[in-house]
Amino acid sequence: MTDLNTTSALRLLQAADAFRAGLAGEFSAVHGISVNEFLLLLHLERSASGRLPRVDLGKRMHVSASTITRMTSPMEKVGLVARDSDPRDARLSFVVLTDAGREKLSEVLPTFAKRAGYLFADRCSAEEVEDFSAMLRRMVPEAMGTLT
Amino acid sequence: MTDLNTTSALRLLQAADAFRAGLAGEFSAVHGISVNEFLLLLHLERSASGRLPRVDLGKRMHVSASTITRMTSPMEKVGLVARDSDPRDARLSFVVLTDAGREKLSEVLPTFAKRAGYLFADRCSAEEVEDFSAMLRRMVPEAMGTLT
DNA sequence: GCAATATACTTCCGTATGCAAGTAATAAGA
DNA sequence: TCTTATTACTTGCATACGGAAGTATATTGC
Repeated sequence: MTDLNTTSALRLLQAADAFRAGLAGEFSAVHGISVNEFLLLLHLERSASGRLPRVDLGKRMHVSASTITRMTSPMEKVGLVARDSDPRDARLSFVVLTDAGREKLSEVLPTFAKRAGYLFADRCSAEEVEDFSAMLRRMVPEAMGTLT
Repeated sequence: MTDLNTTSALRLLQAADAFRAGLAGEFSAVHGISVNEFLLLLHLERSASGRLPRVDLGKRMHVSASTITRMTSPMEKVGLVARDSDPRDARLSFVVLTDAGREKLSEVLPTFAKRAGYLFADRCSAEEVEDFSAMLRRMVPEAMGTLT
């Protein structure tokens, strides 16, 4: 009836939504942080220099530039990220991961890992997860900074 | 450094976000519908009787009951869904897929299928997609109506 | 070198969403 | 039966987001 690609893509959306929903609840309750804030910190950590222009962050996270502006504002106040400018191009304003931001990330990552464990545990072998992971890797457009 | 489960879960989120973002743009431009509205129609179509209580829809879509109330309101006005009540339990108000809703779905599904094709084409063999799909299937909690 | 264009960011406004509170109706317990 | 608890839904309020418009800076074309 429905072709394989369609079915697979629907399942991809469903599985990701389910995982994200569970994650959001625990992140909010335990760490006082949203999933998107977590991903923002992670993108910074995984970048070469621990800092990224706002526009790049937006593309990597699939959100608009204005969202980055608003997300970072409270995070700056709390000290998770800082702001840095480029002497060569005064338009750019980098979002920089602070020590407090790295610390926060090190607290949140185990929670993420735990939930990621639940997602695959008792359902998939390590080999299956390897293949699964490799396929997903191919689906994320190169252009946008891969996070993994 | 980072364990396999964590990496895989991160890629799952990234891939789904990327796919959904692309989908949202085309759905909005071509069909004047949001991804969530599409999924709502699809959940109704895939249900046994083409209608679901609002609470069930919310659980299946990982959104709150109030979101269902507000999503369906404009969709009723446009005629994509209708409202039905249960004579046995006056609390329930079903969301019903109308003929216009099925029609709309038949217009939008090919667009979805096309994008799903892009997602896997030239990247994965049919066998790989089969395995991938089966794994995702296992990750979606049984309880919440599987859509596929 | 200067106008025209493009880029990076911010702010404003409309829309979407979750949560808490409120209403209505059913179910459960005495 | 009647009181209490639970369930389904709706509404009000606060938050998060995208898109358009505005500002500042950089780049391109001539």
